[in-house]
Amino acid sequence: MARPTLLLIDGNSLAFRAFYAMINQVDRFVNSEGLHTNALVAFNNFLDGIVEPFNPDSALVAWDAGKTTFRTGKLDSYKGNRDKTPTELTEQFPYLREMVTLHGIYSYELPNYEADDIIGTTAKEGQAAGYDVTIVTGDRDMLQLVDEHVEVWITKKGVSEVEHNDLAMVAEKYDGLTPAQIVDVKGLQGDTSDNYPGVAGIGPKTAIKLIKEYGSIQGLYDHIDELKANKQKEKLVNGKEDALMSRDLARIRTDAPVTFTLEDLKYTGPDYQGLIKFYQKLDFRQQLAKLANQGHVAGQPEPDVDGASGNQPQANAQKPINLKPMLLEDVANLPNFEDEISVYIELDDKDYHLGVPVGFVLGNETDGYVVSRDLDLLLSEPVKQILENSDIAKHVFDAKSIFVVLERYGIALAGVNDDVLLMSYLVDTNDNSNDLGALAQQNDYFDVQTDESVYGKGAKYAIPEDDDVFFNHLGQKARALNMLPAQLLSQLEEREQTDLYKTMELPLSFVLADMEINGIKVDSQQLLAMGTELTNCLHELEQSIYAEAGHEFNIQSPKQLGVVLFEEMGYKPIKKTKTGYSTSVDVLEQMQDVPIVADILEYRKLSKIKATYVDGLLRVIHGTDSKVHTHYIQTLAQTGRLSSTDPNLQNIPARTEEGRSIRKAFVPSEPDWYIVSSDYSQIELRVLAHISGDKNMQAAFNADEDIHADTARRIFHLDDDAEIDPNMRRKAKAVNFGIVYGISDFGLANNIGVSRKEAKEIIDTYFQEYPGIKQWSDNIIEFAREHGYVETLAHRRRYLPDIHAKNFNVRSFAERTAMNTPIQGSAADIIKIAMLHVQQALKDAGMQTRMLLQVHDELIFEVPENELEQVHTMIPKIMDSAMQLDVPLKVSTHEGKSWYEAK
DNA sequence: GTTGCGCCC
DNA sequence: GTAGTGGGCGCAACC
Repeated sequence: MARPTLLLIDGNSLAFRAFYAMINQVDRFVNSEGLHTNALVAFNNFLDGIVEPFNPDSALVAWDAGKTTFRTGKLDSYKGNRDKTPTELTEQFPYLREMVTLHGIYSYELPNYEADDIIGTTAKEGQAAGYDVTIVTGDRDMLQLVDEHVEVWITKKGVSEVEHNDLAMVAEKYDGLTPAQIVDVKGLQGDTSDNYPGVAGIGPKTAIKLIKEYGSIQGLYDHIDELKANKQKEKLVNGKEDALMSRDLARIRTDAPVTFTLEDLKYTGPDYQGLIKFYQKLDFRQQLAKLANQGHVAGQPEPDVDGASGNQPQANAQKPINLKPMLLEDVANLPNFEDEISVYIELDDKDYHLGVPVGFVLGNETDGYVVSRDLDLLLSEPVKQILENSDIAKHVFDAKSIFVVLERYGIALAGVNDDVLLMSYLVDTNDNSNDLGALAQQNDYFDVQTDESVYGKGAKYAIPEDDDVFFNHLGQKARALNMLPAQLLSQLEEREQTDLYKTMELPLSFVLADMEINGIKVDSQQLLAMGTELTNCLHELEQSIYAEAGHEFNIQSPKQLGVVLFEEMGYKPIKKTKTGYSTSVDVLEQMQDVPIVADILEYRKLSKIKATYVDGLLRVIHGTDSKVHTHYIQTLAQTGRLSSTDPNLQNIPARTEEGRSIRKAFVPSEPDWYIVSSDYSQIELRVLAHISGDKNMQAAFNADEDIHADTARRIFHLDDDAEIDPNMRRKAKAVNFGIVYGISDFGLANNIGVSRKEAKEIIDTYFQEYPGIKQWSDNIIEFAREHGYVETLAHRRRYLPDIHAKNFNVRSFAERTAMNTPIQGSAADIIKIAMLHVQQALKDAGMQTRMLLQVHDELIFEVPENELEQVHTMIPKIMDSAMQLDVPLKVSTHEGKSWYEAK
């Protein structure tokens, strides 16, 4: 019969390992009350990843009881050279003990003894009682306890892996010695970390050799006279007392007066309810999510005794969901929803412009939740009336996607009160998961699982055939949509973001929906013609590159190109990446005199245009209307900007003529209409002039001066009316951009090709000339340090935990972000407000003009000829008055028969 | 899935 | 002294 198992864990050793394994992260793991949790996280991973799978019959975690033990009584300096344990770790010890107990493991400490001795004693006792004993520690000295039924596991890589040591392993490591002889080796060798001396001048090699020869320290000194008279003998004779004392200190006790019995150590496994509360206290969201996905759910929460509000876990009453599976024929039995409902629609494609509903849920706690796979039910007149009834408040996740889907079926979603995705993003821009389950978990609601855990991912992704599984998941989503808004709304209120949400972001989502639905027409014939031309050019370039290289290779492979240039052709590598030679533009541009390089640069440029813009765009043109329908992501960019995907219409080439030609393919969708673009001039610098309050920069904008020329005059000390040569203006422009991004002398030097010293002087002069900007940038960084976040003009908030990072780079990055985010984010606020006003004005004026695209500081429209004049006056007026700043906003418009011409 | 590169504002 | 301007998306190659 198999022997029962006993697991003995060295708590202190593992806690130290856990702490130092994640020392870089120490400031990233702090709970809402300021408690550091890095060691707790790593220790918990150890308990989950190693202890739980091991599933011992009995288990114990032993702790050191305090600083003084019987060993310090024998040697004052024992462990005396250790640095004081950081407070970031000591504060975690009480929680470590609690965590161990919650995992169902006996936790024990004994005054005057170290954890080692508790373990040594228990190991001996357990072995005698017939257990297979396993000891886990980071301390190699414990190897002395290895025996026939005792293994010692030493932690590796922090505490995430262990190395198993049995008798054979010890024999291998100690050249055939037994575990019991390790203390004799340590006695001779000493230990610097525990600070006991051993014999001066004897290291591990000699120690092992001597013990192997004489069996023990005692044996060695019994035969000391037989040793050759030399330095070594002298050392040994002089060090005898130290050797015996050190041996005594190294010896782990097996007779500590422990007060438990083996019976007490029965391993009971985790107390999940207790752990949930514990994890909530520690803000262990991942652990909570994991428990939720394993089916462990939170019980009733404790009364809110400390009065803290806002971020408390939800009361996830686990009463069963009142699910009402329905088909079209049951439509007469629809509940009579009166005030508010959750709506969620599952699609068969992540592209909501094409996806078809494969399931949906609507309902509330009172009337129950209607769930169905029946598209005809979703489109039926009674359901349509509910969805279009603006008096029935809807709670949704990603209003824009639902609006777009329903619009395709002729249903105009109305009454959307709350979009949980938007709310969560505004509260914390990091909580922007495009999965409701994940997002709910980020907001401390754990009853709804992620789509990935229910549907699978990649090739295995599938909507469950089992109605119970699928409908229950939908029901949980709908319930989460009912539960989450109250909490999120109060958090928005706390952050003064209610306006931002209700009057900007939520209405904007429907404007964006209109823009996406409209789409923009792309002339595929034009693209195909360009494609053919590009293919020919690329083929020619290819041939000449092969000729110069002497053979064919993949020019698009940075790896192969690196070999050709820097090995075969023998040019000097200028820069390296972590995987090899860098072949980026700035490297190649420094090699202009090499004939092959010009061709390679040209090849790169053209193949980028062909692959990304010609072929890429052709792939996403809808066959039904010859248009592309982008997806604006409203909840991704950390600054509040939009992003655009499938296709990305915010990075269509503009800089080079060849690239810009792509814009010729973007045309109006109606005959005789025009494309009009309308863009803000210097919006970010104007925002900077406003929020910094710098009088000089404000004066330049108020006088409608060329800001880069003004800056050039200032930083190069020129007269007010001096001619500005283009090179000076270029440098000044680079400085202005650099300031917006939080530049350094190094970065600027690189950018404008001056020495670092000159760059530093330029920056110093800049700050002297625009003192308000210097003042503001210092202030905003200070604000971020004090509050942990920065804000835009519209109270959009970005948290910057890294502002306190110990690592210089990480912290510097956060400081630049602290400067850039209010600037970039406020510019985003402004154009969003403008878009709302524009859409409203077009509607109020009964115009046909349609807003199609937003590219951060510009809006693109398609306009019938008879509205052109009106558009050119109306749009700039709306845009430049979107927000009242201390400097004017400037907007210019352009028209043409394509996006290319509208410049 | 990650890396290198390159496109946009 | 550190590294060395912010925010995005997508392609091809490579692992």
